[in-house]
Amino acid sequence: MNIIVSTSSKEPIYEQIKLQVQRSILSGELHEGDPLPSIRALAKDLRVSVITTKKAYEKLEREKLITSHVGKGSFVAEHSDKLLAEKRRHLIERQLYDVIRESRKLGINESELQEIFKILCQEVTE
Amino acid sequence: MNIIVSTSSKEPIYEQIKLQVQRSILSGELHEGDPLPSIRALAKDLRVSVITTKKAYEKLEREKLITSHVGKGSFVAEHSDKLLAEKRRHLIERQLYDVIRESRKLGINESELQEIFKILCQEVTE
Amino acid sequence: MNIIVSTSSKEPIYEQIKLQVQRSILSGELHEGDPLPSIRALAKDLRVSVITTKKAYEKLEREKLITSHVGKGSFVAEHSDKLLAEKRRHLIERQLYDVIRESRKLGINESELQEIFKILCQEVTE
Amino acid sequence: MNIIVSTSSKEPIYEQIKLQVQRSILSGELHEGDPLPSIRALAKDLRVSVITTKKAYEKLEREKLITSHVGKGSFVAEHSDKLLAEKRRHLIERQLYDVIRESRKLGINESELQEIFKILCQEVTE
DNA sequence: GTGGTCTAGACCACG
DNA sequence: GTGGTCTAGACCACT
Repeated sequence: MNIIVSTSSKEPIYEQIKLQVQRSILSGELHEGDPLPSIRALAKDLRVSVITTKKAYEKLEREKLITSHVGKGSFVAEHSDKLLAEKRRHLIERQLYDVIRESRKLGINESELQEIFKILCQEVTE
Repeated sequence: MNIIVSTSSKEPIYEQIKLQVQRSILSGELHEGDPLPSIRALAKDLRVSVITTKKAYEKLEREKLITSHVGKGSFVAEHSDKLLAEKRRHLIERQLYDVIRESRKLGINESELQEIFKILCQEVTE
Repeated sequence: MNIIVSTSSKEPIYEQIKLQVQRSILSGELHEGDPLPSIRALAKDLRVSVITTKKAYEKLEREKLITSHVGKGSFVAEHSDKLLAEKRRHLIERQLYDVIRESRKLGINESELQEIFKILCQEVTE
Repeated sequence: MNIIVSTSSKEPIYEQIKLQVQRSILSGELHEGDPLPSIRALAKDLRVSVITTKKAYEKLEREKLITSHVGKGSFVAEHSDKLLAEKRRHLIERQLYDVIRESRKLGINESELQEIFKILCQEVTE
């Protein structure tokens, strides 16, 4: 798992970390029980404060994606593949829904939106 | 043009106002030269600080969507329909692009994404 | 609302604060929309770090008991009286359940437990 | 005596062990002089560190519930049945007292609390 | 003024 | 070693 943070981004650093770890878990790159880097090691690695990495891990723990144990470290939480797939889908559905609604509000008709979608899908795939 | 702001939203109030005015212009609801509510009247109407509405209008002016003249008020800026259509499209393209990339990162394959897209388009249309 | 914290307690300070604010809300002492002391003012008042009061407020916000807005402050969240009563009851049910189960595990029979309960109820009421 | 520990619990493992041994003694399941599993055997059995089981036994020894002799092992300490009964009762009284006080602070009246108590007693008994 | 983020240290409990 | 709590500052965005 490679984590990259940008201090110039408007997005909080802890949020950037959280999102990237979440992605690695949801995509299946990380598996149940896999150890995560310690908050201190990660902080050192990313050159950010320990509190920042801790905050990211706290958020992940609240969402039941990881578990942390004093004296042992942090690990990918138990989960069923089905649950993971649901979470993945939910995440994208919500984002996609917002874009579609916004396009409607802007007066973009359905066929134009579908055209844009097709073109972008190809671009990303290439 | 109806503007609604939520103080409980995590989005800054001035950003909420800015987005809704921008939408009304890009969608064609407002036309070139149409007068906008005065900064003070809008602030009173929305029960927010004058500073907040001022900030929203300043942002809109910087993006050349509106023009403000002391003593006269604010108006929808001149623009060609073509330019407007481009702006609309760019806005959506960028958002849609981000969602598609995110779905790839999560390991959602293209056919599943297209399925989600179809379903959501119907939902929104209904 | 009077908040008292003990630095010598084993309970984290932020948890002590959180519990006392929660109590004031659940008991009806504080009402919907009532302003809470700012995290800075409370920190100064209790002579603890701003981060400590912030953490307490964050927890309360996550449990939808309060809402915080940048530039405005923190307030008791909207809630129905019914919901509040449910939360109160839930809180006590859970604690009481644990005690009753523990007493069973220790081999205390039901009549003895009921006797203890009666006596303690009187004590507390007096 | 069956001991079960959960690494995901927020309660320290040594505390979990201590509580369960204590329970077995206070409930009368274990008698004066009964041998306890050795620190090492228990550690192996529970798959925890020897340091952890040692800490649990040390706590129990400090509370005079067990005695340890180098080279011989650990045993349930001498005690009168009367003393045991008192300890049991004190333990529960204290916990129950806290719950009753908390319910008062939340504004739950005595009759509601008694109703909750009755219902829960039945649930646990079933 | 407010809350939100972040830093660079510290001490503690757990294993 | 680990994570959990806490401090005493800082800067920023919002109102």
